[in-house]
Amino acid sequence: MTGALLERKSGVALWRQIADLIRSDIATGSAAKNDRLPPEMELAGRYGVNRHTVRAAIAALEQEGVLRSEQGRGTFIRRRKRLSYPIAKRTRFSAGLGTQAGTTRTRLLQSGEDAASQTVSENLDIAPDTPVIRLDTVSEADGVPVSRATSWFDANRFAGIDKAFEEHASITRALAACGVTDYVRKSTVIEARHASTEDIDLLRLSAGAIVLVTRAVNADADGRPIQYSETRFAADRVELKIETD
Amino acid sequence: MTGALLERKSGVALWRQIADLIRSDIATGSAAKNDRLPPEMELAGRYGVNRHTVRAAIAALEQEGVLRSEQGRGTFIRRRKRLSYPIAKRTRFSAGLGTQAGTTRTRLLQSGEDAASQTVSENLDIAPDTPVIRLDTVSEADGVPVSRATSWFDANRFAGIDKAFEEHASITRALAACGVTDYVRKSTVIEARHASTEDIDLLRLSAGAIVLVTRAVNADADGRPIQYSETRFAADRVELKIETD
DNA sequence: TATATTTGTCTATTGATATAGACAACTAAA
DNA sequence: TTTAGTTGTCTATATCAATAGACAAATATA
Repeated sequence: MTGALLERKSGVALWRQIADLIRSDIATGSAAKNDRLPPEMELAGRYGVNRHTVRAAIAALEQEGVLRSEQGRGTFIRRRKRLSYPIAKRTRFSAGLGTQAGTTRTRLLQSGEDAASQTVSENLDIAPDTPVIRLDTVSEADGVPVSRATSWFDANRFAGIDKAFEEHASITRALAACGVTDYVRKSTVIEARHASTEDIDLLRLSAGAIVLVTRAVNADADGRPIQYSETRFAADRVELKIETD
Repeated sequence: MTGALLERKSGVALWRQIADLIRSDIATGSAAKNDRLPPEMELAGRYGVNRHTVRAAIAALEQEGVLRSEQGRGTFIRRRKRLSYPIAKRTRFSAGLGTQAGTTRTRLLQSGEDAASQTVSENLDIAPDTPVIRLDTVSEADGVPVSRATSWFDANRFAGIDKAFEEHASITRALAACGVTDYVRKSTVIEARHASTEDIDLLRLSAGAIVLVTRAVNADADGRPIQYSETRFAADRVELKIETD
């Protein structure tokens, strides 16, 4: 550990900075050998703040479900490591997480038909304002939301993919039902942002949390774009692993 | 725009949330058609806060060099769009940014010899505690810091690469001087975090800023790992573009 | 059963954050 | 020159954030 001190009057409360540090330490596994957090007094000393400030941080993480305090015993860790989400030629949600999670699920929030925006039409290589089908989904691993995505498909080519998704609860299988037996990741752009209120709601995050945003194009065997999607990952629950071959 | 409202008593001051929103709007280009920000009263209405709160946000961004206020005239944007940093089989800093920046530079902060940690030895595929050379660098585009990296090399195979870097000011050329004429990106893991105080200092960020962290392995023509590096990008200045073929 | 350790609760005080209103200073346009 | 629109500065008040100290309540252990 280096001297990762806190910043005062930065517009971010000390208790939130401490909460973020502890959460991140837990995610990377560098928090504690056992499942127990050091006593409040020791943490207060380590961060150079009052015990009550540490308590505010712990209370926030307790609210999030990351910690659990027991009077007289100590404060204990509930969650553990980040999931590693692979991005490669063949990127699929459930298969990608492999053995890291017991159960994975992608559920549909909403679907609809839009006219393709500038961005969507460019990425799908179709004319602007062409009708496209939009799917808003949330993916969970072991019941914890991991990512939310909006995907667009050419409505001419993939009519009924929304119905297919409702039936199969999987993009891969919905595409298969539309005759696309294989597809590959063509491009992925990644950025990071503070979570929006919608992210916080849907991914069950806390205020000030971070999301990793990917904008990706999948193409069929002929190299034609079939899907453009924008996905927001909870950055404290996943890391993205790029496979470059 | 959806209802991206603010959160009260979240531990993040309203003025900072507003500053982050404005900064991000500027980065994505969705801030204003011209270079002028709406009047303070209008922004206050839009965010549902007092004018003084908006002023605090503007003052912070002025301090950062993102905005410039002129009494009687208005508040103006000193625009800077996000750079798109490509990650592919052949990933090199200067070449990657291409025409997006006028000048690029990577300078050495520090170098030294360590015993390989668990992580480093695993990624370089060498025995733990083998001596490794570490290079701490900061990369700039047009004089603005974009990323900072720590790279490790097997000290047996790459003796003197620290000297070579000092001479050539480029990892690619320093490797060439050590007999590696070509190398490819083997794996890249990406996550996002709040900037540490060291990040804030070296990348000239503001409190609460986000960094994209990549952990990457480069390998030579025979597929042997030659370099492991951890890089921290200023998330408000760059996006990472993954090329999957 | 004592005793030390640890979390929980209370009171009090100070500084940072946010709201409210008024008016000065400056700019651009009528 | 006048006016409307905009940023800059000031005072005042209420709430949140952080510090400080004291003691209660629960747990583990000597």
